[in-house]
Order: sequence, then structure tokens, then C-alpha cells
Amino acid sequence: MLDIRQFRESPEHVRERLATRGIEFSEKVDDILRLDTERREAITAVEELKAKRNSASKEIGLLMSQKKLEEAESKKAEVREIGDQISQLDIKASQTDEELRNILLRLPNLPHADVPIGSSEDDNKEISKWGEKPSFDFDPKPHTEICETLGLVDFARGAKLSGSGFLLYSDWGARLERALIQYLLDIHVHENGYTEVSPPFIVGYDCMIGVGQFPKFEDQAYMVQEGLDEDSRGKMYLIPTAEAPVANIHREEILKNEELPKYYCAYSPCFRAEAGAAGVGTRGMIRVHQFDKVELIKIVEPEGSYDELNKMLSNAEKILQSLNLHYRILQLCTADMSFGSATTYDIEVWAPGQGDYLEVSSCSNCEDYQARRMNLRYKDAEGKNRHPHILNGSGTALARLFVALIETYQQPDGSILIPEPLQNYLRTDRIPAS
RNA sequence: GGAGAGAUGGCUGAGUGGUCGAAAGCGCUCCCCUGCUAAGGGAGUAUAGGUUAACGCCUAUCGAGGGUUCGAAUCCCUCUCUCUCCGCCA
Repeated sequence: MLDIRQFRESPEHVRERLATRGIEFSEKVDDILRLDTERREAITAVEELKAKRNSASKEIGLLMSQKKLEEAESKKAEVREIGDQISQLDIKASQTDEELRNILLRLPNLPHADVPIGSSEDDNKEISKWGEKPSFDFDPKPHTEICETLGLVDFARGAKLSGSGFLLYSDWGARLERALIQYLLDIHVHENGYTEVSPPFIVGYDCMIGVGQFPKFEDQAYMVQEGLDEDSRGKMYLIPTAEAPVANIHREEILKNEELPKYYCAYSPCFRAEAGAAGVGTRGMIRVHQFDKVELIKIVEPEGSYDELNKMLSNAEKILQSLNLHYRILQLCTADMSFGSATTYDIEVWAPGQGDYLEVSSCSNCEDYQARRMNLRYKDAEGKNRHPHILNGSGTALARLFVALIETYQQPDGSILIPEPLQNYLRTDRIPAS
């Protein structure tokens, strides 16, 4: 959520920055300014009346104790009238407040000044590349074919169990997936200094609001109902990413200065309805309704949060480097960044069988946008309450990493070489050809 | 799922309709005193919002939301969470 004070103090700046993400957002600025004024007028008026009522009530108490009952009674009638006015004005004030909040909750974060302005993903900017595309003396197969031949993923039965977009990992496939989860967590815990948490995979509505998933993207989530109780709808959701529970760990808290920075990492499955998304329903593992991911979350002081973002990005890169997978880094343009982000870098890994790069990580600095939504604060060195910056990054998403891995390391005989760091986890250096 | 108990400031804990935003203690900060330390004395110590150039003033908040009342931490209703016991259960 954006700070209402920014709108008051520099409306033109906010309008200009919002416009880079779409004019439908910048058009709201005037509404916000108007509602803000209305809200404050209503509050001032109602608070004056409340002050009046409070002091009159005290007088009544005094009169009663002095047994001046008649005077007290007439005073009561007077105050009752004030009370009626108050309840009417209160309603108006809270309505205005809610209206304002509803608009604010639906506005994205302002992009950082360095973010390239663009209108689609085509305007994302390539920052760097690491490694080389591997060369093959045969035609590299797509992962779907490899998976089917080696029985790593049973697409047909996955779909039978849960519909298209759900995967049944099998045998070596299941073991590789588990090995990857374990490996990624170990790197982030032991080498990158993150604290591992294992969060609930179902969260309440407020958590989804907090990270900016809701209210705008309610159509993309899986809602959970408790048994047959339809009243329980709209309260619990399958997490689309571990960011939802983990970034919210400290919501509504005031952290002490010395508690920061917080570095968390977490494994979780991620559930995405992907309603209307391109590629849903197509075969394979690239876009599915459930995939595994190891997520990184940082809660840090605003000063230096961009250094923290760079470090987080290298933490994720380290994974791909250690597995010797070719990748590139993009800085997302204003149009392609997620809602709450001020700056986002995507890591895309090369998948030879696809002949394409696959997004496996997205590292974002949301600055104080999420902290404000979830009312998370910390006391700075001067004892002032401030909103910390919250960063999130995938470290990394697994289904696509799985794809890149098997497509990169496939051998002419159909077997798959396992990169050295994974060998202990998988207890083999090669997934045999069938 | 059933029965009971509870939820007050950083913590402990008083407070059952009228200067209660809240006693007291602990903790913390600052000051004073004292060779050092310990002890002692004094002051301060929640959050959000409105208003003001500022000092300040005002409003709201005692788990959350509603209600009764001129007035609610205090009475009533609903909900959430915690604890104890019972049932069920991985």
C-alpha cells in the first residue's frame, strides 16, 4: 500500500510513477485526493462532537454526584442529541475511509527510478548472462519426452488424479525433486545465512492482503472450504508461494531495531489456479497448478535494502552456478513487475529441449509497500516506528529447474548425468536409461 | 466436537458504570547523588488518527466486532485466540 502522505505531498510524482504501470492506476490519484480530504473533514467534525460529548458527560457525572438530578436530566437530553449526530457522521467517516482504503489496496507499488519503463515483457532488460548454452551432438529432447521415457513424471496419471496441470513425480523423478528441495535449503541455510522455516500451506485472507496478492488476484487462488461449511469460504487459501505465510510472520508487530535484518527461507508447494493464463493445460511441467519452490524472504531496514536485493539475487544465482546451468538475468520493466514490487530481477535458466529460457526465480524489493499493508513496523535507532523493507525471491522454483536440469544433462543413451553437488542427495551420479 | 477458565501497556498484575490511557511492581531511558561497584532519589517510558508553524490540544484503542447508556476496561451479544479436562484423530 502506498503512503497517503505521498499523495498529499507530491501528487504529480505519484501520478507520473503510477502511469508507468498503467494509466488505470494514475487515474485514481484525483479520487484519492478527494476522498482523503473528505475523510479528514468528516473526522475533524465527528471528533469535535465527541470532545463535546465527553466533557458534557463528565458534567453529568458531577451533577449526579451533587444530587442535582433535574439539571443532569436536561443535560442528558442534550447529549443524546449529540450522540445521534455522532453516529451519523461516524458512518460517513468510516465509509469514506473504507472507500479510500479499497482504492489504495488496488494500486501497485511505485517502480524504483531505475526500473525500465515498458508496456510488456518485451521491454524487460537483460542485465547479464552466466555460462554457455550447452552444445549437443544429438537433438536434445524436451523434458516431456525424457520424463515419459524414464518414468520421471507420470503426466497421464497426474491428470487422472487431479486434472491437467498436476504432476505425479515417480521413482527417480520424485527422488530428484526431493533431492533438489533438500539441496536448495541446505545452501541457503548453511552458506547464505537464512533461517529455515516451515510454514502452513494454507493462509488466512489477511496474509494474502499483506503481500498484495489480494484483493486484485483473488481469481488466481485456490480457496479452501472446511468440510461442508460454506460459511468458511473466503477465509483460507492455498498458498501461491511461501511468500504469503513467511513475509507475514511478523505482521502487526513492532520489531526491535536489533532484530533486523531477518532472513528466512522456506520450502513449500505453490498452488496457482492460473485462470486465463497462456500455457495452462499444455503438457509438461512449465506451467502447472502445483509446483515446489524454495523461497527467500528478507525483512530489512530501508537503508541498504537494494544491497540486500543484490545479495539475494546472488544467493539464487549460486544455485544455478553450482549446478552449472546457463542462465540470464532480466530486470523487469514497469509493466511486468509484480504488484507490490518496486524493483524485480528475474533469473531465467536455459532449457535446451525447449530452446528457451525459463523463469525460475524472481527477486523483488517491495520496499515498504507490503509492510504498510500488513502493519509491520520496527523501532529505528532513534526509537521511531518505521516500516521495514520486505524482499522476496525464489531460490528457486523447482519444476522448471527440474526441466532445465534434465534437459541440460541428458545423454545420448537416454540417461541423465547428475551434477556433483546433487550426487550425495540422490545417491547416484546418473539416472540410468530405462 | 463437548465442558470450564481466561485475554488489560515491554513484562507481571490491580481495576465491575463517571478526570482510567488505566494503580502498583519489574524492565528500559535520562538526570541527581555517591572513590569504583552496589544501593538511593527524581523525571520519563503504548499505538494510530485529526488539528497546529510549533509547544500543544483533541479523538480512538484495555483480544476483535456489535449493543445498552449522557457516559463502558467495567454490563449484554457475537466472534477469535490461549489454557485445562473429555471425545475424536495423523
